[in-house]
Amino acid sequence: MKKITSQQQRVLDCIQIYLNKTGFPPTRADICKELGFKSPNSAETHLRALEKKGFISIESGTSRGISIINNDNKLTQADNEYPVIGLVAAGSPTLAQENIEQTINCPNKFFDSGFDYFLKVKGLSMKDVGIMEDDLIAVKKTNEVSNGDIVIARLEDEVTVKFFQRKSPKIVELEPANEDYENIVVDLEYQDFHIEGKSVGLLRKN
Amino acid sequence: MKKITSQQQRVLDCIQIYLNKTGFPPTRADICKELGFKSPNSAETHLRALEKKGFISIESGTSRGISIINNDNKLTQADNEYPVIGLVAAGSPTLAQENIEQTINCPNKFFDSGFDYFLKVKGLSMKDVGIMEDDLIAVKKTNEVSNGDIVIARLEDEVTVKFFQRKSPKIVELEPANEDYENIVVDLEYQDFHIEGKSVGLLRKN
DNA sequence: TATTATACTGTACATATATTCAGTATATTT
DNA sequence: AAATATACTGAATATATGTACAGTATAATA
Repeated sequence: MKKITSQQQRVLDCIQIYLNKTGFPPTRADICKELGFKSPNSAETHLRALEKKGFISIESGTSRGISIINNDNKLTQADNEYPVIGLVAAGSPTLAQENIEQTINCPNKFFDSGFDYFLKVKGLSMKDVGIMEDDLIAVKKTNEVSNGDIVIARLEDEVTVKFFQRKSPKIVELEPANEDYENIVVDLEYQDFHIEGKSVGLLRKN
Repeated sequence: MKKITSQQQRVLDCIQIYLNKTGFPPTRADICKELGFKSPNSAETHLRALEKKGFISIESGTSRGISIINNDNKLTQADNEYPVIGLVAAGSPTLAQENIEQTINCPNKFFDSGFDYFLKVKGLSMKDVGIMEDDLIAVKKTNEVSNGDIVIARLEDEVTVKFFQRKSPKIVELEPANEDYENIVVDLEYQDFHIEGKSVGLLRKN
């Protein structure tokens, strides 16, 4: 993160304070009023500088389209906002902005080993171990998994949650916990396979 | 808080999701785009209804001037230590010190409606709805329960987790979610029965 | 039965707002 | 010495946006 000038800091603080107070970001005119500027261009140039330095993002052509970019310097807080990502049949569950349905505030060490995001479950392939539709799996991003771990894996374009079982150096088996589903045998030599992470816990709201 | 219609709930959810995604509230047009309305007035009337019912506030004449009113005051928003209580076969799960196995740090409003303690599950009587041995059920202490709720009930000296079903003014049925278990018919006139609370969520660590 | 709330489409318009252009001035960097 | 970044004023403008008005229709309520 680049260094910030004192005036730019004032503008950044102003945006945060305005957000806390009203629930929505200020306009250029609002910032001028708060900080005593007489021209909206004063706010504009500061905003552009803050955007260039990566402190905020500005949605072009959008009223109040300012959002503060969190570098997550929440050293004082143990909590964090964790994204909830939908398990889409085709395509990997990435942390891209458009895939984030909501965020959940949760202590960092909630699931003992720490985790990276929540994955919303589709289907019942793991129902016998109590993983039901729309449950939220706490996923720790890693590719170091052991036999018997519940993993989030991508096979070609499909993302699934299954038990992991290495059969041989080149063969991996993905095992469901539901007799209506078949084991998936993966040949690492010929198939595009990737471990997204493993389940370290589960959350359900009802 | 007054009751909300399903369409109004959709609009409220839409605002929250838009806020999470962009950092600022939606315009009327944005809401229309998200929910498929063809006139900005559709969003407008829903917003007015939500404002009238106290779910949101609208700043007049202000672009994107919508803010969601959360009735949970920031004072209780802080984290809390929640006790984990074992489901002992005999005796009610009380908050007495000797029954507390451990505590878990968790945001107050983690399970949307708020809750009082975690109950560690014994047995598999609710396995078909994904409640497994050693899972932690988030319990809200209440005796206002509806048919179909998952309740924590005490019958004589036994505490169980089951579906609640009122059959008649004096007959309540406790239904497991496991074909190996039988329904329990409770005659309120002759049996000592008490609702400890109901399940508002579930937590599993692995 | 009349009234109110819900749930929309569609048009129109005043104004709220982002954004550009034209300046002035000082400090910092190349 | 020239270029760039900072830090403003002031005016102009295209458009983004709230909001009113005119309808249609159904369900709930008094």
